[in-house]
Amino acid sequence: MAVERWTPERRRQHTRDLLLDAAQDVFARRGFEGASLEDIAEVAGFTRGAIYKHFANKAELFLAVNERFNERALIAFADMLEHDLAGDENAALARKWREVLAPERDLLALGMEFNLYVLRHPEMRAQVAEHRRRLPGMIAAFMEQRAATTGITLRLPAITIARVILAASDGLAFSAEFDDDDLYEPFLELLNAALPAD
Amino acid sequence: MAVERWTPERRRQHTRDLLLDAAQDVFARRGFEGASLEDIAEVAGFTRGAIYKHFANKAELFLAVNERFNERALIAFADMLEHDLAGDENAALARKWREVLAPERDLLALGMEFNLYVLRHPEMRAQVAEHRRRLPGMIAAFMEQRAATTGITLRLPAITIARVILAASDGLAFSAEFDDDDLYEPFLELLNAALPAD
DNA sequence: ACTCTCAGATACATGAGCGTATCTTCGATA
DNA sequence: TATCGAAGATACGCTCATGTATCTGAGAGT
Repeated sequence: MAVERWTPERRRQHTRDLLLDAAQDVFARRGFEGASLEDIAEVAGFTRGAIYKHFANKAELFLAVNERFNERALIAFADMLEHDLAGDENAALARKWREVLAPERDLLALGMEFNLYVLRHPEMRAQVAEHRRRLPGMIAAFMEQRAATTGITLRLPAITIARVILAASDGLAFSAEFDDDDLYEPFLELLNAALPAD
Repeated sequence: MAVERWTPERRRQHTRDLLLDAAQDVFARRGFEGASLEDIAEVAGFTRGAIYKHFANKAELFLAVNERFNERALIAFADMLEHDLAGDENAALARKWREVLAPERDLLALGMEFNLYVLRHPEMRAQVAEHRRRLPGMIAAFMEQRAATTGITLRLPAITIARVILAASDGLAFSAEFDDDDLYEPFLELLNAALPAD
């Protein structure tokens, strides 16, 4: 198909995206307080003026980065659940999981930074709650369908298990980066053993 | 026994402790970059001058806080493992675990902040590595002994399971604070089901 | 071709925080 | 009682970052 016309709105969106890219990069490396708008603008190839045309202040920029980040993670995860892991074994599954949820150290740091931010800013809980609801829902649906085709009964409600998996996920990712010690696979092995009710 | 004499060294240690208390408080609430030495000193009832008599700079203060914090957590955890949970059921165990490892929101935030810090400062990995080795070791020993008395064989090496548990722990704590959703208990239930080899 | 709007750059005011250098005061020792 | 040392307070310099206010230039519409 033909590429989008280069209209002014499109141009604006484009620089906005560039700014978000740069912001994601710098926030990930330096953290929210540690990152300076000056740095971000420079990485994007603009000046601070550009940032303030697009975002009210530093916090809004940070929020926007994370909104996009979460949205993308959600899509990637859904994609993985649908296509990739038809009949995979633990090892392959672990690898894919890791790739999707914690692709690299900087992104992991960004996620942790964001978690900290919302922990310290309870007024944003509502905004984040939706994302935190959708992800376990997807996993639960996937597990239920799996359980049905393989004919097992789950020991606990799928949604509960999904929440546990997601909660554990961050810690596993951190451990992988820090101790470089792959705990995804043992975790999945334990999980597999634990799921079927007696 | 008689209380310690009020010698100069003791006095110095005392204010050092007060400074660490205040620093822990402020770092937990504002984060490393967000906290100001001015605030910390004021909370402790001193001025910045006192801080610089005891610590070289902000980073060293932060490190000292976390050293003490980790040390205490280790002791509390060891204590719990030895005494409290002789024959407890999941519910009680979950509660105690939670109390020890994530007693309140601010402390959780502090731990996350520290994790982020070391993630971004690889040169400190050596310092932290020791703490990250001792904790799983303790848990592994506990589990092996448990397994022996109850006569089950573990599905995976105890140390691996211990690492998984600890990795998961942070995420569970966060979920508890944020979603206020207690996942410790379901996690333990799954774990119990998963541990015995077939 | 002309103007007008708006994206982005430049300039500015302000403040906060770190680290250092210099006091001051209080208790220990002689 | 006089001196000395060190804990902690005060004072200073300096950098850096945020937010706002103003300027400039390019492209869209007439």
